[in-house]
Amino acid sequence: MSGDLIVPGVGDPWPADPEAARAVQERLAGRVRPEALEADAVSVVAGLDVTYAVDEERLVAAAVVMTADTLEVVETSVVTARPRFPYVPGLFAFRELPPLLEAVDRLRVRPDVYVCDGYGLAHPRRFGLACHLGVLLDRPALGVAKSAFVGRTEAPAAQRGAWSELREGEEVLGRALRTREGVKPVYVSVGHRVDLEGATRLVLRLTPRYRLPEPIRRADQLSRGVLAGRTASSG
DNA sequence: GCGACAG
DNA sequence: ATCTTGTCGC
Repeated sequence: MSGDLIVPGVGDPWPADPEAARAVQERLAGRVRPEALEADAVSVVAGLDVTYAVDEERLVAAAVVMTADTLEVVETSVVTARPRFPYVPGLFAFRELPPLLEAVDRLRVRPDVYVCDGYGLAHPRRFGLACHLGVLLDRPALGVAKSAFVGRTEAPAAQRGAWSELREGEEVLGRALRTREGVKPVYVSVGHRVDLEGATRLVLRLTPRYRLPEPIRRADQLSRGVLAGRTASSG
C-alpha cells in the first residue's frame, strides 16, 4: 500500500536531482484528496516549521501540538538534521520533509490537522509541502504561506477574516486571507483531506492575535531556539 | 528569452 | 530562510 511512496528512512529512495523530485510530485499529486473539514470540530492541531542555520548545513524541524480552542501547547518535538536536497523553489518539501516527518512521528498525540508553513495545492504542480506531508501520512493537512508563489489574487478587504481567491485562470488554488486588520494577508491552500472553506475557518481560529497561525509561530520559535542553542523554554 | 521564485 | 535593535504606532 505504501511501498511506492517516497518516504525517508534507511534504504528508501529519495530523488537525487530536481528532475526526479518533480517526477515524484507529479506522481503523488494524484493522491491528494480534498474533503470537507468541519473547522469548529477540530480540537487538536500541530504546527510545523523548519529553521535553517546560516550556512544551511543544519536544519531544525519542530512540531507543536496545541488545542484549537484555548491554543495551549500539548506536546512538542524537535529534530535536527542535515538537508538532503538543495533549496529549489517548488521543491523545498524535499529539504524539509525528512526531519518534519521524523518530528511528527515522535509525537504521542495525534493531531486532527497538520498546519504547514508553505503551500498545498497553490504550487506549480499542485503538490506543495502540505500536500506532500498530508498524502504521506494520509492525514488532514493545510498550508499557510507568507507570500504568493503561483497564481494571482486581488487584495482582500482590510478587516480580519476578509479573503480573496488565489487563482490561475479559472482554477482556484487557495485564498489570500486577512488574519489581522490592515496586515498583509497570508496564503491558505488545501494540503490533503481538508477543503478551502474549512482551512480558512481553522486558520482564523488559530490567529486570534498575530498574522500567522499560533501553531506555526510556536513551531518557529521552538526550532529557532534549538538552533540557537537555547534550551527548551516555557514561553 | 527574461524575470520571478514557498522556506 | 539567515544576518539584527530599537522604534514608531495602534
